[in-house]
Parts: sequence; structure tokens; C-alpha cells
Amino acid sequence: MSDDGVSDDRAISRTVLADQVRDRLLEAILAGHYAPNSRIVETRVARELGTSQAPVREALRGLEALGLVEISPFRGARVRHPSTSELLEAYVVRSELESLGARLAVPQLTEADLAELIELADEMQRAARTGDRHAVAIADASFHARLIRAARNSTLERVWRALEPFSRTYLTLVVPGADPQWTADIHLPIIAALRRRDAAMVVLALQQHFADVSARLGEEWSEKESSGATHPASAAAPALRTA
Amino acid sequence: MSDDGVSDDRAISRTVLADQVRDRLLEAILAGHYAPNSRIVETRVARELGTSQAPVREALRGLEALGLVEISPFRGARVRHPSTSELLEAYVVRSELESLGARLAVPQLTEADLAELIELADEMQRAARTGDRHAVAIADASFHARLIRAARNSTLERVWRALEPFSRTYLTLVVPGADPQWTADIHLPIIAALRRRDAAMVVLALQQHFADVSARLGEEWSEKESSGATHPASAAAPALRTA
DNA sequence: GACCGACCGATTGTCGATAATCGATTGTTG
DNA sequence: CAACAATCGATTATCGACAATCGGTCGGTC
Repeated sequence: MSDDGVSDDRAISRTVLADQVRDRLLEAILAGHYAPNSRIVETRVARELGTSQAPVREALRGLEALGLVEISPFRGARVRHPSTSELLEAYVVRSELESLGARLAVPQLTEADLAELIELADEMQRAARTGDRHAVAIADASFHARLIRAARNSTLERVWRALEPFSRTYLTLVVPGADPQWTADIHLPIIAALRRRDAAMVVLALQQHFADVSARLGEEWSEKESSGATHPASAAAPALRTA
Repeated sequence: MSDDGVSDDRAISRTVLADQVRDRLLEAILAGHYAPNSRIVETRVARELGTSQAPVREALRGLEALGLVEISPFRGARVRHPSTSELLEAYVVRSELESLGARLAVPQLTEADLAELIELADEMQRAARTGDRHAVAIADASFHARLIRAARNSTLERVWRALEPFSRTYLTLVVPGADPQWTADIHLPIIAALRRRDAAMVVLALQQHFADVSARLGEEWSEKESSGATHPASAAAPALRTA
């Protein structure tokens, strides 16, 4: 019911310690169990989890690849604390990648693709009506992942995947107050454009979507930090254009 | 964040074995010492390099992040052999990222940015006139990297970096017959547009640039199609040695 | 003769211990 | 008292050894 759109590899090889440690650490970081910018000591984590140092080491490298921690040689790992402006930066890039995905996907969109996308959007609506924020977030992520996959460009998928946890997980943490129904509704124009197989309109709808979310994120930001040393407007309002 | 000179990673702390092993393996792969799709056995590499298994392991994870090898649990690493169509896919993504970079960079382009970009383009011209293909390739890569950095979006830079070795290194291998002067010249329109600080024109010039290179790559592809892929038969000819 | 399950060699994943390096502290000197 | 070098504890990077797992092979059963 949940993550069919996110990834295919499920249920195989659950016996790799390093992966389990990585998931544990990821969960702990997102749960705020590790303070921002604090160190994560390999030996300590190993002792706490009852494993050796090696799996923890590998897990940390994996988290580094996801952009969740920062590792410097001989100095260990620290949990990264991306500023909101950095999240906005990431969102700009993600927006661009999804626009590209849409342009590539629409001309070769199969009926199955379209049906799955519609189903995910519907699922988002149902979850929103029952107020289930977690389900909305999952359907949201699955929807965008499905759209990217429809582009059938493995490089695009790889790059997008590398960016996704960084933006999604942090965002759902940073913007918990977002209205689920609002989140679900801003996907409707995308679906409408997809139904008409109008690439330009899909791109426009996507950019509107990301502009909305960025704006929402920007609000949260200015509320939280009244003192603005760097100007965020340029990053939040990119001049996006299509040929 | 993060900007002083042209080249950032320089000089300090080259004493991390895993990094050295990674560089060695990367070099060996690109030199064709490992046949496409062949396995890379951790213990064997470790023996050949006179190190333990651990650094090799880490090195392989690093190469996986760069998209050069593919790792499956308990089954080890294989060198990825991207098809030319996959390289073209990557090029589409890279083109899009650089276009975004240009749009972000132009409005905030400093005189120093512009001067460095012009200098790199000039360097490319000088190298092309003396027929130094290697120097052209290096200046080429530096130019694009500098352009991306001028966008001052750390996420964009991170994503682009992750994509860069995959496309650049393979390309310089796949298309060794390209005319250096041609390579240098297709950057001139970009410089011209940058000088005028015309973002739209920079994007257009970039897209033309990538279209040219893709076309060139496509030609090479259809030519090679008939002769078949060349397999360096002796994968057991490792230019790897203990220091 | 074809299908199926138990061994086998090769290789990866994990462990515990050791060497190398960092940051801070302390003692010394002017 | 300030600047500096030697030292120390903490932690990472690496090592060598061991257990877990894979792919293939060999033998058994029908």
C-alpha cells in the first residue's frame, strides 16, 4: 500500500548489517536524537548497537552520500544542519530536474504510467481527507518518484534519488504545519496536464508547484529567523523558462 | 559559502589510503585495465596494492557513488559499462544542470568570475592551437566547473560534481578523435553571451554546445556499432603496484 | 535423462586489535 | 603574561583473521 513507487528492491538481502545501521542512524538523526552539527563517533555507535566499527563506518559513508552527514578525514562525521536557504537551493535544483523529467516523460507516457500517477494522486487525496499527514507525504514522494521514472533516463533517476532524501526528509520535518489538503491539491494541475499529455503545461504546473512549496518554506523561514544576513529572494524566485 | 581560488581541493592530507586506492582504481578502469562488466575482487586488489581489504572496500563504495562500478551485497563490484545511449542520457541531464547554473550565475556574476571564465576559455584556445588535447580537456572541464560554481548553489555543485566524472572521463575516452580546435571554439558563443550578461543567450549557447557534443557522440556511436565493442582481453595486466 | 538438494571453493561482510592522526592541555621560555 | 613546543587522551584509519553467503558442481532419486 505504501512504497511501490519509491523503489523496487524490497525484501531481498536484509542481512547486511551496514544497511541496518544506516537506517537506524538515519532514523535517529531525523528524530532529532543527534543534535545538529554534533559529532557521531564511530566507536560509540558501534558499542551502542552491539556491532563492530566497520558497519558503522560504511553506514556513515552512505549517509554522507545522502547529504545527511559531513565527513572529514581523521576528524569523523558530523550531522549536517542545512539552513533553510540551503533547502531552498536544493529545491531549485530538484524543480529543474523534475521539469526535465516531465519533458522527457510526456512524449513517451504509457497508459500504465498515467494510470499509476493518477492512482497516486487519488491516494494523496484520500489520505488528505482523512488527515493522515504521513500517508500524504508518502504518496507525495511516490508520485514524484513515479514521474521521474516515467522519463526513463537512468542518470536522471540516479541524480534525483541522490537529492531526494535530503529535501524530502528535511522538508517534512521543517514544514510539519502544512495543510495536507493543500499539499494534495497542488498536484491536481500536474495530473490535469499529464492527462492532456501537454509537456509544456506539465512543466508549468510543476514549476508552480515548486514555487508554492518554496514560498511556503520561505514563510516558515522568515518567521523563524527574522535576521537575514544573506538575501534569499534570488534563490527562492528563480527565473525559470521553457523554450 | 566556499569560494576563494579557482582550484579548491589542493595540497592537504593525501595520506588516506582509501583515497589513493580509489584514484588508482579509477585510473585503471579508465585506462581499460579492467574489462567492462568484469568483477573487481576486493581481496585481489588488496593483495596487488599491498594493502588490507578495508581501504579497497571503501574505495569501491566511492567509485559506486561516482557511477563507475556497481555493487551488490555479497556479490561484489563490477565495472559498469555505460552504453553510448546511457552517456547521451547523462549528457541530457548535465546540459540541464548547466543551463540552470547559467541562469543562476549570470545575474550575480562578478568581474572576477567573468575574468576567470575568459581566462579558461583563452587557455583552451592556446592549448588547442598547440594541439595539446589533454590540456584542452582539462581547461574544458575547469571552464564548466567554474561556471557551475558561479551559480553559488552548493546543492547544484554537489549534484553536478557527482555527474561529472561519469560523463567527462568516459567521454574523453570515447571521443578521442574530436578536433581540439573544434572543442575550444564551441565555447566562444558561451563566453560572448557571458560578457553581455545575457542569461537567455548563455542558456541558448550552452544548449547548442551540448547539442553539438551529443551529435558528435552520436556519430561516433553509429560508427562503432559495426565494429563492435573492444574488449581489452588481458584484464590481468594490472598497472597496479605497491609504492 | 531431468530435476533437486547437499557439499565446495571463492569472495564478501564482520570482528577485535593496532597504528596513525587530531585537538586540547600542560609545561616551558622569553 | 603570552607564545610556543612536547605530550596525552580520544578517535579514526588500517590491519589480519574469521564467519556468512554466493554460484557452481556433484551425486542422488524418480
